Amino acid sequence: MPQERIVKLEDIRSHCQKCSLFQLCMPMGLGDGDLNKLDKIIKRRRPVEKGEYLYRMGDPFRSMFAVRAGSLKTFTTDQEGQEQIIGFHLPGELLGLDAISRSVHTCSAKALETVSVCEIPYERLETLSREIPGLSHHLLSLMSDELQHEHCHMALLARAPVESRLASFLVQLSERFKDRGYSATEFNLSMSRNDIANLLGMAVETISRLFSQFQEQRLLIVERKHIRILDLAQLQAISNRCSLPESKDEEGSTYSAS
Amino acid sequence: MPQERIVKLEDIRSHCQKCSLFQLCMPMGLGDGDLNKLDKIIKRRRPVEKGEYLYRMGDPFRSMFAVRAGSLKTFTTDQEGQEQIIGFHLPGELLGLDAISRSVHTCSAKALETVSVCEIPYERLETLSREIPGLSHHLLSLMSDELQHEHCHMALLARAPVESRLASFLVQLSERFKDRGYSATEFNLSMSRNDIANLLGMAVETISRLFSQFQEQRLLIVERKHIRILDLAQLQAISNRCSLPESKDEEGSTYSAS
DNA sequence: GCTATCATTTGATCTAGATCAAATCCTGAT
DNA sequence: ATCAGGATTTGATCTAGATCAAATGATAGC
Repeated sequence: MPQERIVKLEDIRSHCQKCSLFQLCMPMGLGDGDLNKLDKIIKRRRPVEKGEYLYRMGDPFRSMFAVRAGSLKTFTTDQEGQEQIIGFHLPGELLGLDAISRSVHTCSAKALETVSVCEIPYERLETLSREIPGLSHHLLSLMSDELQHEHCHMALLARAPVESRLASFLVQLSERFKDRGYSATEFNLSMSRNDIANLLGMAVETISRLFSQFQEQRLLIVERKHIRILDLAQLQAISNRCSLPESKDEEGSTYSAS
Repeated sequence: MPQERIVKLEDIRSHCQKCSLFQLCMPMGLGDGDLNKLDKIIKRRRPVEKGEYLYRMGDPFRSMFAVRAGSLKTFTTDQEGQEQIIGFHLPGELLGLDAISRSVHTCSAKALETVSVCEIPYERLETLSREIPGLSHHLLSLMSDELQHEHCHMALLARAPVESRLASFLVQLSERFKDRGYSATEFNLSMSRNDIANLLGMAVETISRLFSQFQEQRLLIVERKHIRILDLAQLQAISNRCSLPESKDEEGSTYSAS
């Protein structure tokens, strides 16, 4: 949708304009003026080191963040201190939107490796969205994507056998890397086996056994954190993850106009 | 937050203004003028009968819906036709927001009993949100709540033993009924045991056994669809569901300003 | 470079909860 | 009211995946 936009080198170009991730975090048809406005409210910060928190559950919500490089995990912590991982976040992804309604972060975000982020003060983003039509639709759209993704994840946790869960996880990662211009078949896992197990609701030992099993089946080659996928199609078949519609008629009438 | 608003009976009052659920679906500080604008875009429709679909996965997304009476379930269907229930929806709740990003519904909504809904055409809502400041924040806030709720549900599916899952489900229902002005301790389940089992990722038989068990433990009395909770506190203790923070410091430094 | 510590793997066992089976109970349609 | 088909319950069994245990491999701090 972003129509062609030719800008001379001499022009003062905003960081956002030059950012290769821009298509991922703000893929709207923004004019240069709008881009500059957006750029102006964004704060750049020193990198977050591995193991540091970007924010913690309970912190007041002031900003959203866009990942520029590196990766993070978000997770909640229950009263016993048990972690539940919500997701991993790669470059080009936004995080923090779940905190809007309570103006308090409801999960923590911790760097899995050194991470560089853009901070976007939410209040200013809201103000800006009055000037830039489409911005608030875009935010809604992002959240809607997140909801959809979580619906899939819920289905996975509720029904899928362990092989499907891990396969699904790998296929999704592969797709995300591909979207970001990296290899879809060869990448490094920045998270521990423990984190993967936690996300997928299973034991670490099971993750380990599955990696071995997949390797024996020649679906992939795994060496420590490094993954090389040999048979993506087969992994997809195993993952059998919740797919989008193919409107079929069965029992049950659909409601029609009043 | 809604400041006192005195309106003479003679005034032409919009449906929304008279709606007892208004505080639930649009709890913003709207003036009468705004309320009327909102009311004007809302379509009222004939009730959706039990078993009918309000919309199906794959249908084009045009509207959101607010439940006025009755209840629905939303669910996805995978390639094998397996249902995964996403949630149940009670009066005062909005549904359909997850479809924004793809402009296609990604789950189906089916009436569990005769349901009355308000239809809110999304396009007009977007237009309206340019006139009513706070409206789009409100939408974001609703979605953010939904995300939070799903995070809890994910934690439940990934880690909690079956008793906690059912207890948590009942406690949540109880709270929702209470919020709507119904009894928190006595209500009817509009969904089947099968649906509950599906939502909680377990077998119907297990649900049935747990209801019996809870009854033996004098936590509740169950008779068919009718539930009377005797010991809500104990159920809460069992559910041990994901709670909000109580910012404690442990290992791991928090990122601070750049 | 050398440990202590943590992450990962592999093997053996155990169990929560699924599945299978069957009786009973409801509901809605005739 | 009657009956068929579904929903719910209860009991018996089975199993996927957890848990326990122990070896091995990687890493960070000194």
